[in-house]
Amino acid sequence: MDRAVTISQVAALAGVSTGTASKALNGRGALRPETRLRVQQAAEQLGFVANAAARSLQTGRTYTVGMITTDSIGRFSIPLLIGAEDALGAGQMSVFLCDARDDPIREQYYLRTLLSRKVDGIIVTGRRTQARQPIGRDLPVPVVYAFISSADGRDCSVVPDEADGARRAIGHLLAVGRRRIAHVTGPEHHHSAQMRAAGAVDTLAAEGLRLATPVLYGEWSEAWGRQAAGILLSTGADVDAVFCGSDQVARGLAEGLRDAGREIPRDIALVGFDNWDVMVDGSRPALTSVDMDLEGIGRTAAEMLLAAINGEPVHGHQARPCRLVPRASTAV
Amino acid sequence: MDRAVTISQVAALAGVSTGTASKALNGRGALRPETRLRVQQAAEQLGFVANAAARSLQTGRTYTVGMITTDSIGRFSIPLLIGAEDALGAGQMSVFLCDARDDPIREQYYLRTLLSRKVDGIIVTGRRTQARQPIGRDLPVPVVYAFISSADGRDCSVVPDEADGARRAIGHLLAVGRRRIAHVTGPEHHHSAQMRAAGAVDTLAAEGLRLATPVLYGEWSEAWGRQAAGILLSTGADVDAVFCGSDQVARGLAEGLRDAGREIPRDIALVGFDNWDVMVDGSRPALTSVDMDLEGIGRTAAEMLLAAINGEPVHGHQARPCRLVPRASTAV
DNA sequence: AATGTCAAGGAAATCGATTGCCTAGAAGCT
DNA sequence: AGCTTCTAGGCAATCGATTTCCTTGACATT
Repeated sequence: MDRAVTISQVAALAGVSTGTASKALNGRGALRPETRLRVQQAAEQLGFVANAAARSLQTGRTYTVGMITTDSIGRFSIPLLIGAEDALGAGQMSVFLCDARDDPIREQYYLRTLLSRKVDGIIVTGRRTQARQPIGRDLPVPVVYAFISSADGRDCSVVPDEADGARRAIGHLLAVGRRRIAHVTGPEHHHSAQMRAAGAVDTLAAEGLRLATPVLYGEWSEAWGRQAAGILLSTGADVDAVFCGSDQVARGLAEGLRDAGREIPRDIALVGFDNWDVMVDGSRPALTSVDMDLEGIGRTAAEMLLAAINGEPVHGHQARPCRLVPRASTAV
Repeated sequence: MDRAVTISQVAALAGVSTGTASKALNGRGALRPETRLRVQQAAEQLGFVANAAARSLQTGRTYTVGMITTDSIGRFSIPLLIGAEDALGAGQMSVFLCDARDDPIREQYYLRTLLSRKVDGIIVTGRRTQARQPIGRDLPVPVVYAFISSADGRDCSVVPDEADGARRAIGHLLAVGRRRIAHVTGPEHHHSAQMRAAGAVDTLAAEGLRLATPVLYGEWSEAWGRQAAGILLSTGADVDAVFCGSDQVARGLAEGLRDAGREIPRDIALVGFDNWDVMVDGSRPALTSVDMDLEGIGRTAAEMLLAAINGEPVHGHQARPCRLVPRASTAV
């Protein structure tokens, strides 16, 4: 463990004052090029890295943003985080990840921690897209909600347009010639299930069509998908495609249909939602799915946060389009 | 956006000097109880939160550790992170998560960032258990490797004992009466595949047994599992159980065997590895699997890091036992 | 030669909290 | 009364980098 190198050591080696060294390294002030170079070489030679605490104490900026995931870190938070890191990394900013585990106490605790660390901004995210109570009032730093949205319309939220995703799914099924479409999804009270179902119904209505059966609500699991296959077939409804509310449901449904002797996509075409790699690739056949572009949402949220940090006011709800990824389960 | 409250405002409100206020809030120095209380109430009233930068500049401690995942954040890093957060959160420390995405440049960049932020310590982790080159030499802060290990034996590493996991898997299969056991796993050059295969072979040898077929190496995918089912059956080998190197392989294998008319576990019992919820629950029947206790590894790594931060020397390779989680795929 | 201009770099204040040292006053002792 | 001892709390240095003035000297201008 060496002692950390400070700027005064660099300055001493270069034969200048600390102030001059600081200017040389930060490209400020009026210095002769050779002086600047001498300082830079000295810094290089000593392996100097500026003490972030000292810098932020002086400048008031920490080049750090906090990310609070209200639900446990997982499948949704990770792409959001990666997207945010992409956007922030370009600006040399780092991300503090805090997992509140769905516990309001932990959430407030982390909020205090982030404020004490004087982060430049905060991104709030979670597992559900449903609107949530704002994390705090009159915070001293800008806040952006990603994936979830804030119930306060003045807050800035970036969310996926789930109805748009449903529209693309149905549009795709119509485009490959299916007309008798069913919809199997998660719990009826779940915001995402509602949005996706509504999007599907509306899209069909615009074509003068309707779902082949009432929406089948259940849970977000493969087991429910398998069970739904049985229900669907037992109704005797003449279905030639199913739009599923999640990839897990779709995968379960695919297995259920196979077990019952139906062939996908010949007899029934299938579209999932989430474009979750292990599900879409593991399914047989590979699953067409709707991608919410979580990385893009994370990136956009981070960009808006950066704008807010730089004083450009941002607010309002922004819904981003989805993308359909066609695979074998809807091949013509 | 309020202006941040400083300790001098608290001191002024309480009618004491800043030094006294600091002592009051940190429980140091000799103060009258009523003075202490007066300061605490003033801090409370103003919503004072100490500026972490100023504090760490003075004390040299940041109460922050960095976590560098060499591979992309994912299924393995998350439980490790959660475990580490558990252990560190108790000490009021936060975690900086850095995703180096398997890129040495990014890794060194993040290392510099963490050092500039004067983190108290660093946890290095990744997707593979194989030993890796140390992340740096003579770093000014302690480093602990979690899940992966450092090639330098003097470094501190906490890893799963994968051979132990294999031993438990085979032991379990033997306990439920299976004797003709095959092993299907990932790429032969993959460290985990080697450790697990060796563990399986050794455990059988200790009982005077051997694998029913040579180890089937492939890749870590469901597709390979399905393919392996065909290979296994076509050899005509009389197999009554398969230990798989991962849950994905096991799930694929289960499907392949089902398709070929074999019943699990009656005809062939199945054990996976990783205990990955979506795989073990999605399989039919639910999959018995080996759990590496990643959270425990993260927690242990964090505890060792804390010890190192507090000056207690820690080093050496620590292998932690696995746990077998029995499910329907090996039910008697 | 006297004055003005400008480039280059130094000196010192500053950010906010901590902490070692010091002092004023109270209490105890002879 | 005079001395010591202790307690409570203030003062000021400190951490490391940034930044705002200043100063110095070189050069140009008249």
